[in-house]
Amino acid sequence: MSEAHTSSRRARAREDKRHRITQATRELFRTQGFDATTTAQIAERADVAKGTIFRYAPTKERLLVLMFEDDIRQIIDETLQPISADMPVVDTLVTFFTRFFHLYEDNIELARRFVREEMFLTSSDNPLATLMEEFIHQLADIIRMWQKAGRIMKDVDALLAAQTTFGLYFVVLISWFSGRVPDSQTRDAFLVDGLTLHWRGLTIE
Amino acid sequence: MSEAHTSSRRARAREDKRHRITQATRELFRTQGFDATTTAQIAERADVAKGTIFRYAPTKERLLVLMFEDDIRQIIDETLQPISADMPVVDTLVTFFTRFFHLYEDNIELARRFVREEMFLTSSDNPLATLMEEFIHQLADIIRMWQKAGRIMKDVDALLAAQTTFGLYFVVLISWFSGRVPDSQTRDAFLVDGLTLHWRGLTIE
DNA sequence: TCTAAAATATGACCATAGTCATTTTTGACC
DNA sequence: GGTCAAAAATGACTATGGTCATATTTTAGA
Repeated sequence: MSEAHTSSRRARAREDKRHRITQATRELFRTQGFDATTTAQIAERADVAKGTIFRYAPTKERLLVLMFEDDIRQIIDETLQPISADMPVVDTLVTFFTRFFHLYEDNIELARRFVREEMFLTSSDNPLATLMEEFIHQLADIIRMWQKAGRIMKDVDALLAAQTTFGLYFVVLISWFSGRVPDSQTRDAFLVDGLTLHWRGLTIE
Repeated sequence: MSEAHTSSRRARAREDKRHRITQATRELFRTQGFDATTTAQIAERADVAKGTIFRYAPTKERLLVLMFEDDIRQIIDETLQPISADMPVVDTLVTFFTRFFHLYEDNIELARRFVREEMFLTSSDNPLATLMEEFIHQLADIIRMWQKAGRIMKDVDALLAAQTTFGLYFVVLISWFSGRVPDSQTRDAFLVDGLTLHWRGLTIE
């Protein structure tokens, strides 16, 4: 019964397995928490052998990256693409970053561990660009657009500004994860104030 | 032979033990690396039982915090205290942060793992202030001093500015640890440029 | 359709981080 | 210097993350 044996059969099988593992990870981490979930449980639920898990994620922590990756990419695409040149700089950045806060709010503990893993990936862990890098480069594109529209001073290095802006977001994120911010209002105000401070010398008018 | 039994005898013994553990940790992590060192080895070298280790650090990673704590405190004291109001803002900040780069340069891999641990400590891990918080508050004091001296605009919230400044430092640190910065010159230039960008709207003249 | 080698999956196995019931040490008080 | 409770230390023990030699599956080519 030889159906079309596309050369991507293996690729599809692999993709399917990755999806099952990601899904099992998500369900178990969400319901039981990271520590209480064993890799053996994940393997069983994904219907693969235990060793197989580690062909898709080199450590248990890296399973968190699999689990969050798609959501992050979606936020970047959905929120960054529709930004237009005539939108106010700081407000727009705040809206963007706040989307991440909402995603993470769903399970702060898992988010904390994911960010910890993701931020400290080395280039040897992940020769391709990390999510963070994509993020920053897309931010730089937006900043260039704003510059063309005359909202941001022309002499500002867009990539540098994207990196520093990310730094501000990150400080807020860490404060939040560490429990040093009492509630989400305070967290958001912190973000607004920080970005306002940073951008007040760089935006026009 | 009853010498003065101060009530701090226990405290001294505890301090001594902590010191031996810290020292053993430092030596073994430095020579063998984090992964290749077992907690049993550390216990043996510190001349305590294995279980004792975990009465001084709840996890192997937290041993890194013990190991770096003193050096960090020393840098904060030595570098922050002598700053005077008439020194240039950005240059002074750069000098300060660069001291940390030098400390971390000694063993980047250990430093990366330490920072990862330290930055994501939650308030339940560590009810007292973390090193990072001390750091930021002291930075805020310096900024207030500069404001009084008329070098920084009066309407800037000093604590906020300290936090955002720390964020910039942190972005550079992460880039460096992740191998996304080719050499220390580039790293330092990144820091200078970032701080210059951030402070250009906030400093006077 | 057969063959071979490359890719992938498997699970028995191991090293060790961290736990905890028990033992030892300490200091306060009489 | 004897008693007691609290604090600290201990190390046998366990759970599990991760490895790796072996087995299975896939694909390409003849």
